[in-house]
Amino acid sequence: MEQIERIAQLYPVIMRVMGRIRSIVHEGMDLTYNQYKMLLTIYDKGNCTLNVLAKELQIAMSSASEMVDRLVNLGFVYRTVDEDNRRQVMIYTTEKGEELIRELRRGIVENYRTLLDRLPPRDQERLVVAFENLAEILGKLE
Amino acid sequence: MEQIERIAQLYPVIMRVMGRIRSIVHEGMDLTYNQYKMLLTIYDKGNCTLNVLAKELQIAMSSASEMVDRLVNLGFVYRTVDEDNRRQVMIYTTEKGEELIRELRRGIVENYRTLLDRLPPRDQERLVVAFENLAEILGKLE
DNA sequence: ACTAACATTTAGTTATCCGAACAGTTCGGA
DNA sequence: TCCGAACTGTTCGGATAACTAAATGTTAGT
Repeated sequence: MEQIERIAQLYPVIMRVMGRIRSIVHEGMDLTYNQYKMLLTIYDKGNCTLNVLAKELQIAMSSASEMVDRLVNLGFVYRTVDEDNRRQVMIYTTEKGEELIRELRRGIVENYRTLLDRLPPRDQERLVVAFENLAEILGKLE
Repeated sequence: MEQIERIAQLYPVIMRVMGRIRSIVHEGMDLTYNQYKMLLTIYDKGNCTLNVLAKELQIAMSSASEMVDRLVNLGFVYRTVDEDNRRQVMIYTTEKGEELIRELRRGIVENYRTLLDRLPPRDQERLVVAFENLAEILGKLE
């Protein structure tokens, strides 16, 4: 069978299960998934402008601005005007935001543990390897 | 490193890229992702009650009912009362709904092709294999 | 001064969610 | 046989996140 068809056949399965994983892993998190993604993006980039954020998350700048508002109100990020280019606004995570990320990551790890525990040991290792391969290959697409 | 930590490290990468894939693959689709998921679920199950649908999609029954309304209005599914248990409503895809699914699948395959084309040939095969492994293992979690 | 870039705000729309109240159906037991 | 409890689904009220488009303000570069 052609590669494409093989993937296309798997697509519904993977999407369904990834969704399931996402909901298990994010259980008990009080940020929406999008908010979490945005917070993580800001954290990973160290600092970023609204423009970069909007492009990265593939949303309109006005939407990004709104979402940042929400995170600011929650106290997880803050804005400052970039003094080098005063049109730009730099967005950073606050200490509280970084603490949240660490906390959520601990929770995610816990949830992964319950997920992994439901698999026979052989498959546990296979799953990790499959994830590693996937992450490596998909990383090339970015 | 412990397995869990290896996965947790990969998690943001995979989530980011899966999101990217999802947006590429679903490009030009006029159903929302949730609507597509619901339509696909109805199609895959052949027939299903609202209750089953709500559990499958992990949403409240009232939400599911609303979403079904939308799909009904679009002409992609229809309801009938189950004569064996008149409390239940059975939901089916219409011919139009199935045609849409086939059409979307063709589009998805096309989009996958453009995605795959961006990888060197060696990685193309690796990606498919990784997906196949993932689908098999994750299938056991359902 | 003009234009482009960056961000914000506003207004209006849509999808989605939930809980609670309601209505019809089924089924077991008095 | 009839009643009440449990089940299934719908509807309503209310909330939120997210989107676009358009208008506005501010800054930078030429």
